[in-house]
Amino acid sequence: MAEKNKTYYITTPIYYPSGNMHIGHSYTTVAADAEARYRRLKGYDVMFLTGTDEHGQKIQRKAAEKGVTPKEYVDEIVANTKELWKLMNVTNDRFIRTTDDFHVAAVQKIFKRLYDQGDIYKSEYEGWYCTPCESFWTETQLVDGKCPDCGRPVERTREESYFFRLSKYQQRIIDYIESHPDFIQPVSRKNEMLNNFLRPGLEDLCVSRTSFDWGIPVTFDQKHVVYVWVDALSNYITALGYASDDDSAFKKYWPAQVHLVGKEIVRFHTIIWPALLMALDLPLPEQVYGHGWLLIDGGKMSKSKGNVVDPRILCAKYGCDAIRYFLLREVPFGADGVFTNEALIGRINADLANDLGNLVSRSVSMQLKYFGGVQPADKTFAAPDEEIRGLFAEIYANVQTQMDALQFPSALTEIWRGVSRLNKFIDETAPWVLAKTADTSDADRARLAGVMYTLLEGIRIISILIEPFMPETPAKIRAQLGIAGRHELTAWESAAQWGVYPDGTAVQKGEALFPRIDAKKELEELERIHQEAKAAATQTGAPAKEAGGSAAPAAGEDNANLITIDDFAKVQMKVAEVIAAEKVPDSDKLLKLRLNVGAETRQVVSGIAKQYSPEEMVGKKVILITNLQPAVLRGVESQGMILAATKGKKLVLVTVDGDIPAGAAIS
RNA sequence: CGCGGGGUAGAGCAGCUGGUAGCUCGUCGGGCUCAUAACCCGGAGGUCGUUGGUUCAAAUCCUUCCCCCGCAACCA
Repeated sequence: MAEKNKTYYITTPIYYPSGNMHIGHSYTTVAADAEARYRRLKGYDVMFLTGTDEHGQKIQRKAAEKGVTPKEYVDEIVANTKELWKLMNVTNDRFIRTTDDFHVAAVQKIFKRLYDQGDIYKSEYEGWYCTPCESFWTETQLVDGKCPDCGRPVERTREESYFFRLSKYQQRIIDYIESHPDFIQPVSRKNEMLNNFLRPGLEDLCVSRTSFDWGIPVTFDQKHVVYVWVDALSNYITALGYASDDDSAFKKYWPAQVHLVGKEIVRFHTIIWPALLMALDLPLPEQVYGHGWLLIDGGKMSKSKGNVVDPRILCAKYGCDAIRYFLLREVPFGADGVFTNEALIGRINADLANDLGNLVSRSVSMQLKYFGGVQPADKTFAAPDEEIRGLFAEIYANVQTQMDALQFPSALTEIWRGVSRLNKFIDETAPWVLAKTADTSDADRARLAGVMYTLLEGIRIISILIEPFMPETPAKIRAQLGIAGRHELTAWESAAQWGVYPDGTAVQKGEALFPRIDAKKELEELERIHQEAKAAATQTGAPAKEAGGSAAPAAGEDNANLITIDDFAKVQMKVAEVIAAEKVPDSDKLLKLRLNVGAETRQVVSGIAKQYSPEEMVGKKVILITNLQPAVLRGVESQGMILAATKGKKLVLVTVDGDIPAGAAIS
């Protein structure tokens, strides 16, 4: 076939190992794995890459907190990550770490080359520097000419930095995106990139840092390390040996067919990465596919919210095929989807236990009961059998169409049309009725044999079509069908053929494919595990990233560790009465509050405008943190912070349970 | 007027190149007994966010307004 030996290069992002991977990372990786498996089954020469992005300030800091070197810190998490992918039957061909020697060397060469050809230039980042805060501020960020964080004086300073001429490639990138409609998928993201970033104009990109040293050193300027853009994005080519002694894999597989990424990093992959490739005079990847997120409680997953789902636990409980199925079935690929334990168990019970597992079970049982398990050659077919034959041909074609477009849920929906049809077929033909007269009527006996044949043949095809998604189940099904190891009956193309299940084959009773789950009991159990994990999280200190991982740094969310009473005493709080409130101009969420704190009054800016109007704020007694560093928000100084409880969109101010004068201390 | 996505049965979604509103779960009733208390059939349940328009015909195209969610700026 045409696909034979064609190469297919698919990647996941390289994940940031500041903590262990969660179900969001599993989602991206399993999706890539399903596609990789599908392409292999179709005869493609597949290269499937995943890995970790290990440099940067955050990891350096994390390691320091733990008292280990950055390398020691990431080594452990990388080991866990590899183990997880193994557990989930992920068949990546390579696993790149940005700390790998060959990657480091290649990045250094790339950086040097871009510098030599003028795409990277040394410049100065000029701004106001606050020495105690180690922070740069722009003119507009300053408050009264002082550091907005600590209020101390700042000095005019220049920080040396290397810049990449991103602006130079702006038009070429726009042209490319417009002339390659499939480059950014789904298309909605394409408009977002064009309108939000490309058309307004690109600025040159700062590609080195001097503020930390856990990174790849710039060879010709040792006080700089390469910043994430060049370091992380280039993994897609360095993993193939680009700029190394052996670049045969690069020559063979580049350009990639798909970079699978979470929607939050589409921007880096469709703007910065193409620009880098253009600078290196390399072809661009065919497609960047930005999938949605798994949401929990209506929000992004994050460990600080205590809602991270551990894929290890789920796999151990329900089997990784079930988890893989759920991830790829439940969430429309490209859009966001909600993850709940209820939905997970619901899917497993309905689709896997009831529909598929039970179908196999009842079919095998009947074949055993009626024919001693051996398929008779003498069989007749009727209209429903023909209909099913046609349906399976249609399903086979549709599954491929969907898989070609990375539409996993649609592909699975197609397959389950077949499962449902077979279940219905059993009811229509009522084999148990035929069985009663099979001994006396040759016609009924042959019809019964035909019915069983249609069932088993349908199940055989299903066992093939689910293979990209569920790597373990097909073998179990085939063992029950008695066709284990029969390549001609289990190869992908054989799913297009109807009627190859050989007469005389003997089925075999097996274990239940997917045991039905006692939903109520399991939900309680999962909740218990969840609570335990939450409690334990304070010790492991493993933060989480948004689903899908990232090739770019993201804001960290650390766990609350236990603090001493002395730590707590550092925070000074007082009761404050709102004496005036108004909206901050041009802001959505900010209210400017004038607070009476007993002896003094304070101005505080608070992000509560969505929940509270200025009028209703006046007269309220709130809790104010009085010794917080002042800050400037939307050009307005805020001298403290008031407390509020939030859950999702809900926000309620914290107040006092009785009458007490403003200025009262809180302890 | 920053950019983008979305508002369809109790929940979660599809339909959106215009032509009797569909799927999954849940619910109610029936059937079957081969099977993992599974499977099959049927019922109830929707003014398709709102306003106006185009059309013989609009969930589907255009328009007004409302609400939600991302991103960005401003959550101290």
